[in-house]
Amino acid sequence: MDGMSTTDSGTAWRRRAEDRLTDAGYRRGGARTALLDLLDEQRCARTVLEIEDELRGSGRAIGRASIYRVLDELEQLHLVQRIEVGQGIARYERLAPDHHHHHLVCRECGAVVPFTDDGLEEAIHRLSAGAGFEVTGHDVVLHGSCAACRAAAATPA
Amino acid sequence: MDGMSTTDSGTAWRRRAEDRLTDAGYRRGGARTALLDLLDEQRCARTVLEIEDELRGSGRAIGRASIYRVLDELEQLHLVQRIEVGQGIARYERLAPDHHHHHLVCRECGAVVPFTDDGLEEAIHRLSAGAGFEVTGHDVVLHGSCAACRAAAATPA
DNA sequence: TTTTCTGCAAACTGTTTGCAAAGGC
DNA sequence: GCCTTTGCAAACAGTTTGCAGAAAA
Repeated sequence: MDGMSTTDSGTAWRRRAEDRLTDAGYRRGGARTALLDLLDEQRCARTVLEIEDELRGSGRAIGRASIYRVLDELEQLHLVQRIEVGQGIARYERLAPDHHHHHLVCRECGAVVPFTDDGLEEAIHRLSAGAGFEVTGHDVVLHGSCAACRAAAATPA
Repeated sequence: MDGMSTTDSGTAWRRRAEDRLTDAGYRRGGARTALLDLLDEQRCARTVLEIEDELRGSGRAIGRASIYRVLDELEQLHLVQRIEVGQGIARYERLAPDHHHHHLVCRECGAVVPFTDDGLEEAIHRLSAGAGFEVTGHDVVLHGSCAACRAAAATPA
């Protein structure tokens, strides 16, 4: 026997999550597993409501409170990142050391699109050294209009 | 008597706000004036609750709904900026073309401190050009520990 | 068997909205 | 006098919490 059934489906992130949760003394529950599965497949930040709907849609519905609770645990273990792009609604996404990125948010349709930029990271790294703070993390959000919305605006019905 | 008491007290921002509101067809109400006065004196982002308390403290209490409504108008006229530094609580601050800045947020005490950095602005400007978006604005939040909290952590009671 | 996890429902908190009275023009 | 602004209270939405039953170790 082995732990295959739950651990072999995973990417590196999935496996690391499983390990870190176990090390931290957490047990394996249905809600936690369903959430890990979903997060493992997501490309970019989701709101709790979106997560709830997607899980229900795939027949793996779990309680909303569990979603908040598990996401909170995962955030503390640095397995997911909570981001806020405006309107006070939190979004969560997988946190992988090699997939650091930021977000473009469309002011019109609310679309959230990830991007990376080395120059930006360098600038932040440089200024962090000079700040009176001990900087441990950062978020950058660019606001604007996505291609689709600009096209729609330029082509009235 | 004259209009002195409300218009001459102002900085450039205060006057511009007054003008822009008038141009947009808004009238002068007590709540709006009290809020403009307060915003004009603030250095950095405040939450609605903080604003409410400060106004009450100075004997110029106004309804919370009015604070939200006026801040919303001011935001649309680009006179104030709404920022979110985490925990889903919005903060508002005066928006002056020559005072663009970002924020350092202490993970422990929640302190919000403004900073500016030309290298950062340049990096953002450069990458904005290459994004599929038409970028119209940006927010940068650095998280970490402020000097006070680090000192407190290093000096246990 | 013991401890953790989960779902439900209720409580909370920040924000928005409807409406009648007060106030600007 | 007409129309805007204001304050109050109720409505809302996202999030958190308490608790009893289900499930993991």
